[in-house]
Amino acid sequence: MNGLNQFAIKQTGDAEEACPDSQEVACAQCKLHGFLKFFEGSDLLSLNIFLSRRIPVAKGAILFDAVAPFRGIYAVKSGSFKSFSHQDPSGDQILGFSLPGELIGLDALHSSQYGYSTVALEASSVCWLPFEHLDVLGERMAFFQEQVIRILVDQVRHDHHQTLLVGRRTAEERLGAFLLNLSDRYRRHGFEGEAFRLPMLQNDMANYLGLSMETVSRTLRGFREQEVVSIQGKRLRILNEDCLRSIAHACRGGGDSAGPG
Amino acid sequence: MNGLNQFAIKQTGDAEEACPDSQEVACAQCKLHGFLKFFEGSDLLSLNIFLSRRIPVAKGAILFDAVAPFRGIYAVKSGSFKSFSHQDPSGDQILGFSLPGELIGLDALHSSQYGYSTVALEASSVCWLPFEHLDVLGERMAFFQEQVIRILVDQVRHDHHQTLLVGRRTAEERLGAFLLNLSDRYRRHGFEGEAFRLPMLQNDMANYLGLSMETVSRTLRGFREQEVVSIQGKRLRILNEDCLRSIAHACRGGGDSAGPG
DNA sequence: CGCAAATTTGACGTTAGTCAAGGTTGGTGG
DNA sequence: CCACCAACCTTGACTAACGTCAAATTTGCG
Repeated sequence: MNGLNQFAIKQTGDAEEACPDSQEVACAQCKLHGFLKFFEGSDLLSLNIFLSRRIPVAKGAILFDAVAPFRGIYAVKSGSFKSFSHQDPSGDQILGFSLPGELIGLDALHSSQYGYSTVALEASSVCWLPFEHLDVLGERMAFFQEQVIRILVDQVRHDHHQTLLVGRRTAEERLGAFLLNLSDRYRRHGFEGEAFRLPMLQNDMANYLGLSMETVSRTLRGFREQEVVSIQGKRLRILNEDCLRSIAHACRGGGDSAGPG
Repeated sequence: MNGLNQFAIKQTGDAEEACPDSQEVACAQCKLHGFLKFFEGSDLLSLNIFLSRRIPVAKGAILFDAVAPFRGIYAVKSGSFKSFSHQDPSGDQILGFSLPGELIGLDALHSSQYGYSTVALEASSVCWLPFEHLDVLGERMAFFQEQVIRILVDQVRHDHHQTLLVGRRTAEERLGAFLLNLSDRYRRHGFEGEAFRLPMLQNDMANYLGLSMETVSRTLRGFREQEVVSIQGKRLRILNEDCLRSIAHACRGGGDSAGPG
């Protein structure tokens, strides 16, 4: 899986790519970046044809629903999203949250439909890479696929972590690991890891972690009382990361990436 | 060398009769098959060079451990395996079980090490596709990668189900879904779905499902008393699939997952 | 400022984990 | 073929964790 020739990576200080708004992820920090470099260097035109940049999505708006035909993948530019399946008579099940710099929809590849729905948790924006155009890329397909594989492998590993996380752990461990996971993901995409927004409802966290809303509330209170974190509205600050880490797992390495895709 | 019914214990039938002990999967039913067809037609020699067929693995033998360098993927030909990570101070965590026809190690692609260990649950055999040879395949790479992607996407979807399965469900739901999942997987690879072996220990099931061993035991007893299944030794027969299905998805659709890879 | 949504808090019940002991099974060697 | 032993599984009693229900309080948006 190597020895494939590299296209020149254009390192620009494009105004477009700079981050005027600190809530946006820089293009260079986005997971989509790995895909884009294959467009650059030889045919910039195709990049602009294929990639739609910075599409606004209003809070509560549906990016796609479960039965929408697969139209390609999205990268979160700013804001955040939750993805959920609603095949459940007793209510929706949240599959994951997507933060700036992360991809949505990759796991619907080769499917006719996404299979889950994705909604903006706040005013957000995305970049869109429509896949039906990609087969015209011919020779670059292999490079492209290598990227896809790399990210899917990441995803599988993350999901294993998630499975470990949700199975048989106490509320404190789940929530602690969840907060550390968010912290890592923000940091990885160029944001501050110690202080960040919790864009989702406690209800959503509860759903995602397999807990009740009340338990989430009580557990967060516990964290506050132990002065492990401080919370003001939707803003969270990690005051004692070591402690949080030891609560989260008697010792496991921080979780990896994202929601679906 | 297969299916010798060495356990020809002729009891009052039930779970034993239609459930031969250890069978090989037919090549055409194996997930590796999709990969292999790209070798065919032009150069059958390379197939034999690259693919090692039917390597025996003794019960309890380690197929690879977590820090072994990535050497390619395996397909279970006969028998079964469990994969587990042991980064957890509180003990190993089982990531999944692999049945005949399923792949192991695919999610270590592009990694230097497997990252988890895999052990044979019984006398088994595998086919081995060493990946370091694959980059000589040139043009076929794209097709190959497409297969990889297809399976990884599958995997991600299953893992989502698994996460849903383990989070916030009762012991009955988890175990019911687990049994149905095994049934589906056996059936998919050409075996009988109503009667099959449970190759793993109850302890392993418990670990995998995030339950205690005692709860698994009690829950299985419940299933037996409700005449939903019959169990004799390691053989299981589903007596009332509808009932099992309604136990399993007390609220949700969907089964659960395949093993890693 | 007001209302609806979100969160917090308390009381109580249920599920499944833990501890401990007893029973079964299957593999091995005599 | 049988006896034995070490895993493995089963069962019971007890308990901690967490879900549920209900009501009070806070938040935040228009």
